[in-house]
Amino acid sequence: MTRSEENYLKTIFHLGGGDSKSISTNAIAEQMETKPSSVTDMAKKLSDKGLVDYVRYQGVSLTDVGVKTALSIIRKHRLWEVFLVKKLDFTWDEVHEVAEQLEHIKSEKLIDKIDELLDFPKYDPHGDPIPTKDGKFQERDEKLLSEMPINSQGVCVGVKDSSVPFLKFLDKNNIALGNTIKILDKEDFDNSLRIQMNGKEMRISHQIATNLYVKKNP
Amino acid sequence: MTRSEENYLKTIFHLGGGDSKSISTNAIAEQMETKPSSVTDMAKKLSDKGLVDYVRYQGVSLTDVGVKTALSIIRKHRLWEVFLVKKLDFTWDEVHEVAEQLEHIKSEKLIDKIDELLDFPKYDPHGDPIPTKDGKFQERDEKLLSEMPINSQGVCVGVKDSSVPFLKFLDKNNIALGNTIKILDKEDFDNSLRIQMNGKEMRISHQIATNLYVKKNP
DNA sequence: ATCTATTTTTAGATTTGTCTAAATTTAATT
DNA sequence: AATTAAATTTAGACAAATCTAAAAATAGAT
Repeated sequence: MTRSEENYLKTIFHLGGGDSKSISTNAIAEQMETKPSSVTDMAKKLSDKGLVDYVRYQGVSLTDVGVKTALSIIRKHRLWEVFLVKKLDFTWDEVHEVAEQLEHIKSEKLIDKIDELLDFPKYDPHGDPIPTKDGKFQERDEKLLSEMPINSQGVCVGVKDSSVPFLKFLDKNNIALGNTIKILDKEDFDNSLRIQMNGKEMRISHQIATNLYVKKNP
Repeated sequence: MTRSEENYLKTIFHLGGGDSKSISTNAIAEQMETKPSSVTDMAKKLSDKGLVDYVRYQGVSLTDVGVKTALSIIRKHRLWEVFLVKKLDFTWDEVHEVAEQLEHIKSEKLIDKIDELLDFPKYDPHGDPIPTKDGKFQERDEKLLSEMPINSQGVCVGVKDSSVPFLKFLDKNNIALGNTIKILDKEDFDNSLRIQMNGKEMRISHQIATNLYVKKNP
C-alpha cells in the first residue's frame, strides 16, 4: 500500500464513499488538488486491488476492505494529533500537516503503543472521533451550534472546519472545546447568535455557528 | 529533499564520506542493496544540488552542506530510537526499522520537542552518539572489548554491530549497556576472553568482543 | 428526442528512481 | 607498455504517479 493509495482511500472516505455511495472522480480530484484524469488512473488501480468499486463514468465507492483500510489511516492520523498536542505541546492548528506525514508510518506496534501512552483517547484535538483498532466509530450526538434552539444549553465538542485560520480565530476569541454554551438569542436579520460562553456573553456570526459542534444538554 | 536523497546522504556519511573521503559507487550500492548504476545517477543529482562532490570514476564525498544534512537525518533517527525505547517500551532490536521511517518526517519543531521530551539524550539505545541540533558529535573515548588489556576494567557503552541477531544474543546472555566489565584472561588459541560482568564470570568469543564498545576506567 | 454543456476517460508525455546490458575507464599484472 | 580484470558509467527501458489535450459518455434543457 503506497502513500498515494492511502491518501486516495482516506479522501474517498471523507467524501462519504464508505457508505456504498459513489464519489465522482471530479470531487476527489478537487479535494486532493489533483486532476480528474489522475483520479481515474488510481481508481482502476484501487479497483484491481479490491479496495474500491469502480464503474466507468459512475465514480468510486469503498469496499469493506477499503473502508477498513481508510479507517486505520484516519485512526493513525487522529492519534498522532492527540500525541502532538498532549505530549509535545503543539497547538491544535499546528498538528494537521505533521499528522499527514506520521499517518503513513507502517508499524502496528507503534500506533498501538501511542494509543496506550495517550490512555486510549476517543477524540482528537478538533473533536473528531478516533476509530477503534477494529474500525469502529464512536458516534456522538452532536449538533451544529446554528441548529440549537434558543435557551438550550450544551458543551462545545468539535469543529467542522479545522482550517488554520478558523482555529486561530477561535483561540483569539477564547472559544475552546469543553466550553459550555447557552443560546440567548437569534438575530433573524443575519442569523447571528447571542450566546453565553463560560459565563460571559458574546455574539457569534452565522458562519462561525455553522462550524462548531455542540453536545446538547438533556 | 526526497526520501531517497536522504538515504543516500546517510549511507555516504556512514561509509566515511563526511571526511572528504571518496566513497565508491560500488560501496554505496552494496550498502544500500541497489545497483552501482543507480548510485551513479543519484551521485549526479546530489552533485547538482551541492550536497556531494562527485568526480566520474572517483566516487563521492559529502560537501559541508551534505554533512550537515546527513547529520540532521542521523540525529532524527537516533532520537526516534530513544523515544521508542524510553517512551513506548520497544526493545533495542525492534527500533531500527521504525526509525528508518520516522527519520524522514519533515518538521523541525517535532524533532526538537521529541528531544526535549527525552531530556536531550546524548546516546541512542545502541550507544551511538546523537548529533546536536547544530551538527556536532559528542566524541567518546571508547575501545572495542577485544582491544582491552588483561586486568583492565570498563563499562559497556555501545555495540558496533546492531543487527537483530546480535542484539538478541546479547539480551539472552544478559549483556547490556551500562554493565561493568573486567578482563580476567585472554585465550591465545581462539582469542576468546574470560571476563567478569556485573560480578559474574563468563566467557566471550572474539567475534563478540570485536563488536562491543567499552569505556575504559581510568 | 435532440442538442449542448459538463463530466469523465483515454492516449500520450513527463518526472523520479530504478534496472539491465553494453561501453568505457581505471587498476593490476605481467 | 600492453593486456586483462574489475569498477564505473552510459544508454535505453520500466513502473509509479502525475499531467495535458483530445475523445467519449453522461446529464440537463429545451
